[in-house]
Amino acid sequence: MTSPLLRGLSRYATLDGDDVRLLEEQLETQVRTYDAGQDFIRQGDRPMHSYLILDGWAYCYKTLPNRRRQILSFLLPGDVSDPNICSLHRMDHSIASLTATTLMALPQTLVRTLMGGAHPSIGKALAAQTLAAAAIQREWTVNLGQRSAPERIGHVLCELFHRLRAVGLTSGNQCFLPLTQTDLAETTGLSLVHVNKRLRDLRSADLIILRGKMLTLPDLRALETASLFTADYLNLFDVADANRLV
Amino acid sequence: MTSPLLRGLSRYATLDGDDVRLLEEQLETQVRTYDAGQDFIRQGDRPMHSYLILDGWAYCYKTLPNRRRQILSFLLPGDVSDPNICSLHRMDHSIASLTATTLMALPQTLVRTLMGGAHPSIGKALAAQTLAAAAIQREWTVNLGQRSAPERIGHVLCELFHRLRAVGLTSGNQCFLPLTQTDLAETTGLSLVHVNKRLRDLRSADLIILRGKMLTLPDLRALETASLFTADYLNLFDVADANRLV
DNA sequence: CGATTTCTTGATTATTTTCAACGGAGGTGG
DNA sequence: CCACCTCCGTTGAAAATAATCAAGAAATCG
Repeated sequence: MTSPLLRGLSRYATLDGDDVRLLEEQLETQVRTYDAGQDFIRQGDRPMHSYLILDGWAYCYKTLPNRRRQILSFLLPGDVSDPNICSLHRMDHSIASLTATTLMALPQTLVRTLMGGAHPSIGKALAAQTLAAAAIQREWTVNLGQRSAPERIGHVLCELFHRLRAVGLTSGNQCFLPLTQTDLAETTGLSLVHVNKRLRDLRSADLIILRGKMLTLPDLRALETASLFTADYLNLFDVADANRLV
Repeated sequence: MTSPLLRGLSRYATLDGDDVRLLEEQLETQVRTYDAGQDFIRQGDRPMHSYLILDGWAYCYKTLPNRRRQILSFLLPGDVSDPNICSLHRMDHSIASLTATTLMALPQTLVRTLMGGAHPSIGKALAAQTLAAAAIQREWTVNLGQRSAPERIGHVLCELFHRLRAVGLTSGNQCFLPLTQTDLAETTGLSLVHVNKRLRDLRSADLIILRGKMLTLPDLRALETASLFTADYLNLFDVADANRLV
């Protein structure tokens, strides 16, 4: 059974019956749904929950005094926002839904219990996700610092495709991509207009097909090469492995 | 007593006699010294230790296939490299000394013990540092994505000054800054030449004085404003607070 | 269908990189 | 002690890249 609930956590550790029962209990009281474009929590707020995304896309972002925004990371189905963040007094960033989203809120106390040793498998899964998120954040630093505009854009698309595939949300060489070009601009640190023009280049080089909200990568390898992308930092199992674990 | 050993960890949790004893025991066998410019561990290696910097500056970096480099973070005296990283099979980045460095290596097994609940204070301190490092990494993402060249450079300088002050390594408005302009370029994602010219601007605006390896900030507030810097993401106590804890 | 958001394009301006060259500081060996 | 070398900082000029401005087309949503 690959329920959306287990998809994320069972990737990184094998959950037993007890673990699953605990999570399903939480499910009853802590499930929330959001429309697209709503903040779960804002920069400056006191964090009380961590969020396990069950369905939909979310993202973390930071706003500067000059009103510019930087998207810091994407949370895909199965991803958890940093569980340790509850130790901070105030959020240094905001978390919001990109599409309509269903999530499970993990109260601070529960997270502490889980990380503290009750249900070690869940704790292990949370720690592993935190580690993976840190590696991604490092790669984004490299992306913004060292890659050219087309490389940056391609890199983001490659990463998202790999991550989506790891949770079974691709079909063949295509996937759903709910990002607007403005979102892509705020992800890559480029202007909207520039993103548009480099996307056009990627299209005419037959590296991507992007129509509506559907992304097709006719030649993933080629896009990876063009974007200086290597998947190793993601620490992902591929689909086959993931299925084996369930 | 503010020994270099305790400086880093006692910032985030109160250590008792037992804790200190454990660390001093480690000290005997696990202290290492490096000349400037040596790798502690390289991208691709299997991580076996976490590193607590006792003296000197270190940094994390990533190298791209095209030989470009991005500096990901600085490790100042008292800082610990990510303790959880030992759970990964391979390093996704390298860690190296920027100056001559003394550090204490924390073996994987010890880290696991500490994070597992023996010596909860040390565990708490390690977790807090990890959290702080993650917040810094996020801010660097913003820095590279959204700030102009002079803002980026100024922001890095402000951050380093604040962090150095928090561990007592500033005197008045000045501090030691062992970075070459090439290092700054690899930190900010700018070309060496451009860094040089924007530094010149910052100098002639009287925002920085940089001679030899000595940095003076005649008006920290002004530099912060010019660089869109706010210290909140650092989650630092200031000097007074830090002393209160010792 | 009307309103709004998103995408697209061209033209202009600004920023940043690259190329090339030179000076000084510090270290090494003859 | 001096010659030489390497690393680091500095500068100017040209080329490339990206941002901004402005406007219109296409898609989406109630």
